[in-house]
Amino acid sequence: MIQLALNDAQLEAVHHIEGPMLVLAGAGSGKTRIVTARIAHLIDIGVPSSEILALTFTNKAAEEMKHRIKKLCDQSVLASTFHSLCARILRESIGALEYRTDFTIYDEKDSEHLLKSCLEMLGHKLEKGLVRSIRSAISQAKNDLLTPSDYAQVFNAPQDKILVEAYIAYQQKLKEYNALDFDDLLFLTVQLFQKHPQVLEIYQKRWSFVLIDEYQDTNAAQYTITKLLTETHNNVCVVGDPDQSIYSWRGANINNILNFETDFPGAKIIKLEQNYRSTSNILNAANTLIQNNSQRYDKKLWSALGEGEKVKIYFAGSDREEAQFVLETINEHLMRSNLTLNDTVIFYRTNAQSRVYEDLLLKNDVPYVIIGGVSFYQRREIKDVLAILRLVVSSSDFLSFVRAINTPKRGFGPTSLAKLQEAAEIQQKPILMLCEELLSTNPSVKLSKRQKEGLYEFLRAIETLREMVKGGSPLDDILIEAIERTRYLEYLREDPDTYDDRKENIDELIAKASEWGDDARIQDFLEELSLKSSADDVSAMQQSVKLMTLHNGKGLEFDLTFMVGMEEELFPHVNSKDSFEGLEEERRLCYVGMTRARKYLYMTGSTYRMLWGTPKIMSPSRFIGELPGTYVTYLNRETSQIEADTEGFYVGMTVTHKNFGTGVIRKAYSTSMGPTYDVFFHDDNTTRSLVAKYAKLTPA
DNA sequence: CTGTGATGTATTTTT
DNA sequence: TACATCACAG
Repeated sequence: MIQLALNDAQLEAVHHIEGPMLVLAGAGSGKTRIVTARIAHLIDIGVPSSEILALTFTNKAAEEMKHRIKKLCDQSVLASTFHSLCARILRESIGALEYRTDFTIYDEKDSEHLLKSCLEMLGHKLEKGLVRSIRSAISQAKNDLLTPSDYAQVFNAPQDKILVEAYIAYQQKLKEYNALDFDDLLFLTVQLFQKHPQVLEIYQKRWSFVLIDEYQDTNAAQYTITKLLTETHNNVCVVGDPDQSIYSWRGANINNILNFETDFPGAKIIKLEQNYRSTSNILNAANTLIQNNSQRYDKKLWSALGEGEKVKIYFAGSDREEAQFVLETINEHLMRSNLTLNDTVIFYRTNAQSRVYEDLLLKNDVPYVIIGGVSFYQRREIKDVLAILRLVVSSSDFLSFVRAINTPKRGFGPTSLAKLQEAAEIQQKPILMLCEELLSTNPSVKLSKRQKEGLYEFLRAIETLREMVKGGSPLDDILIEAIERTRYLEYLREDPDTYDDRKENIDELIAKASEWGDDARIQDFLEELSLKSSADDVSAMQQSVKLMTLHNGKGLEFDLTFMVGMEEELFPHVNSKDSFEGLEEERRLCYVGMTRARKYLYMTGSTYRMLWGTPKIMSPSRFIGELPGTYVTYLNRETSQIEADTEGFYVGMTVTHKNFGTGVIRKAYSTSMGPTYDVFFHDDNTTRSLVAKYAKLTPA
């Protein structure tokens, strides 16, 4: 029997075995513990571990769960995201839907490119945000399980015509290219299950206990998969917290969790309200905030960890100064409290905000790791190389063809490519087969000498790679061959500024490939890479501050937590603050951030910030105003004035200015224009604020 | 028709 | 800042 210290509610959840169960797990209520303990308990009473399926929202969470269960009872269970589970199922069974099992998976960028070309083909003018808005409409449709024809029925106004047309064309192209986008993974799985009950049955039998984490973030497609997978045995346990629902923009439907009781009759409901993470000043502040939301399930989290410190609020004059404050505060804590860099996190609303912190931490030799952000796998050089591999696997993938054929340039511009695409479409041939024929028997598209030569060399490279795959060569060898034969490094060398970085990334990719061992399948490698974000990288565990968006913070906890950029327009974000639902979701996001903190929570902002290249005056986030004085302290700007990077200048120093004469530095600080000094000049007894890089002060 | 360089413009959150 | 689009030269 598993021995763990659990409270009554937790024990009840752990010991529940058959039938549906909903665990409403407030932030920090020991959710992960009970989830893993329950699985361990199931195994303990004799459920074969292979019959247990745990679904999570991120790869990281899945890894974590697997790891914990392994540690707890030395057994492996299938823990995966919905998307990778579906990819797995489809690789086995998509044949029933008349798709091929060697499909490639398109990420968001890929699908945007594809959609763009569809719209061009349809003869639409591409206004600024059009492609993106249509893409998100299509994504929404798929998440809501609407096929193009369903969609046409729901949206039949004249202005929706373009959406329907685009959706149809887009799906057609995906199929032609033998590719699925992220949403297809879910949607096609639903279609597969609904159209082929005998296939569904296989999976219903395979997993007799299903557990879903972060249930508040599931969308209609995920809900349907859950329902279908479990309808025979009804052994479904979902865990979540409506207050932490932060993905509605991606189709998540909070009603899935709110309606669980009616959707799964006889469900057992358990509420976990004791928080084991945060001290009560922090927790109460967060509770007060979230109570301003009208659409919620009331619950009251409490903590037995004592009052602790109040939430600290600080507003700086500029974004750099704000970052300086954060840095100083971190240093202070490292010295004063018994904390390490690993206990420290900096949360921001948008990825773009990370830059200031990167610069500053780098300059001060503070190790940091950015979680999320521009994914390693989305880097251009990585996608370029992977495009070659994709082509090796799937010869219809035109999108990858376009990418690969021009790195390095082989003389195929937009017009030539359009011709190729058209020919492939008319002749119903995979693009690579068409190209092969163009060079021999069937020159249906005219090519220049340069194009012919380039194409020939390219096709031979692909051929060699195919042979290697067939012959069972190790992944890294294939990768290296791909890079050499396409002369990719020479192409990279054309831009010497970025060469070193990119080369390094390529090497890292090769290293990853070699980790996969000798009998790894290239498809599995590609699949894992497309479904992985950089947030999943469990990077070198040296001591480091973590930097991430608030969305990436879900499920984590840190002793020392900073939420930066607490300003209107930034957080709540401009695009959300004008809609009621949008604003409530922003507030939930703020709640998620605050409840990550164990002991120290700092919420900071700046009154002045460079935004999109131009300076902007900011005002404090309304969320700050919603926190009652009992739980927060405002830090005075004067008392925590941070010295700017003075490059040899310091307060009290006598300096000379060529127009104003000599003076004394009264204050040194940083603005968006760089180091700035307030200098008191003796000549006219006047204090002036001077920006270092313009004023050209010299030591007197 | 391609490739390059410049100019302008749009930036939420992620599987 | 980064990216896409555009204009122009080869």
